[in-house]
Amino acid sequence: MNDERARLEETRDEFVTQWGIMGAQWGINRTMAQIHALLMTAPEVMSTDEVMEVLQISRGNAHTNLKDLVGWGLIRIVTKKGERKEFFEAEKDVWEIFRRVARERKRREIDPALETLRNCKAATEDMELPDGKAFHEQMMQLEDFVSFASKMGDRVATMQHGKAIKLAMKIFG
Amino acid sequence: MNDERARLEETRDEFVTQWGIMGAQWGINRTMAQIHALLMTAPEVMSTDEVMEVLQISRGNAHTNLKDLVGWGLIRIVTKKGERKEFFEAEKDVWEIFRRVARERKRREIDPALETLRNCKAATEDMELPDGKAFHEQMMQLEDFVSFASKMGDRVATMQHGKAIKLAMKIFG
DNA sequence: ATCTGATTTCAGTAATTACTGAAAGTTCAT
DNA sequence: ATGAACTTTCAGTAATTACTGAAATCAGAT
Repeated sequence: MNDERARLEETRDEFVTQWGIMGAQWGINRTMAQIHALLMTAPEVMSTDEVMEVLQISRGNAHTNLKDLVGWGLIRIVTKKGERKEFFEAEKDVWEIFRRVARERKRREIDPALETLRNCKAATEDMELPDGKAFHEQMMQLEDFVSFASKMGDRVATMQHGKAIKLAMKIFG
Repeated sequence: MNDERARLEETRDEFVTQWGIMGAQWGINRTMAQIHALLMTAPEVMSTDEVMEVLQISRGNAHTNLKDLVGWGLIRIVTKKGERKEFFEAEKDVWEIFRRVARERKRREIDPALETLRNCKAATEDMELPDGKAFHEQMMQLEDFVSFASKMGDRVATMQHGKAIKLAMKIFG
């Protein structure tokens, strides 16, 4: 019985570690991903001190990454009545997590990229040189694709869990 | 006219720089992304030396990143008859680029993550503690979602350009 | 077998990114 | 206004990741 508790903590550790590795590969700070994993599998809300304790990290590090996660909309601040401390709670619904990551990546990464592609396209609009024409054509294709991806992102971000799954099933099932 | 050439090179530089920044945000080495951008917009195949020259990087760096790009299937080696040197050429079709990135990321990142999720799920299969049950449930949901994403990746990777666009239009149009 | 023009490797170094811990700032009760 | 409990910032440092350049290796021509 106490053995089960130990086994659970071990498994949870494995999950936290792997989620951290995965995050790092996707350009997300390892610690941030670990905290996320920890909170996603936390039976209760956690305080900054608890996170520090479990992951063995400094206050500054814990603080920064917790606030970044709040910025991504992946965790939220919870206050307990009578307590002054902040506690944190993760969004656990997988579809909701996906939506929020999609929305933020679009905002932070896709939209700026689109901006550049549009500039590059515009700057070569009128060119006569074959190389200029080819470049312009390439920018156009990239822009079309990225803006399509961006629109899909918007669409997904406003879709409800059930609908999205059913729709996807219909297409890919 | 020569002014146009200069303007083109300037614009191309902007594109290379921005593609590098974007790559870095997605967890891809900046130089690798820059080389990719350079080759995507190259009117002719390029040699290692040309890449070194344009981006002002060392031979080792150019070599490593060119080979990595070959590994991702984003560029290919071309040999000119009579020449001993290797030249490189990028895949320019945007849908094809997307497919290859999707395929590689799935292989390198999604599949290993799935593996972990399955382990964690299995390790908590039989637990009686409420916390253990909750953890198991969370792993299940994650696994369902990630494996669904993985299947979609497969599906997309084998789809032809035209079909994919039409399908997507039907859904999101 | 040797030479030449190329590719590949890798030890050392540079640049970037992440983390620590202590100090400063905030908030709220008294 | 003071102080206790907590949050935020940030200069300094550690860890990680990327890059250089020279030496080793390879492949074809003679």
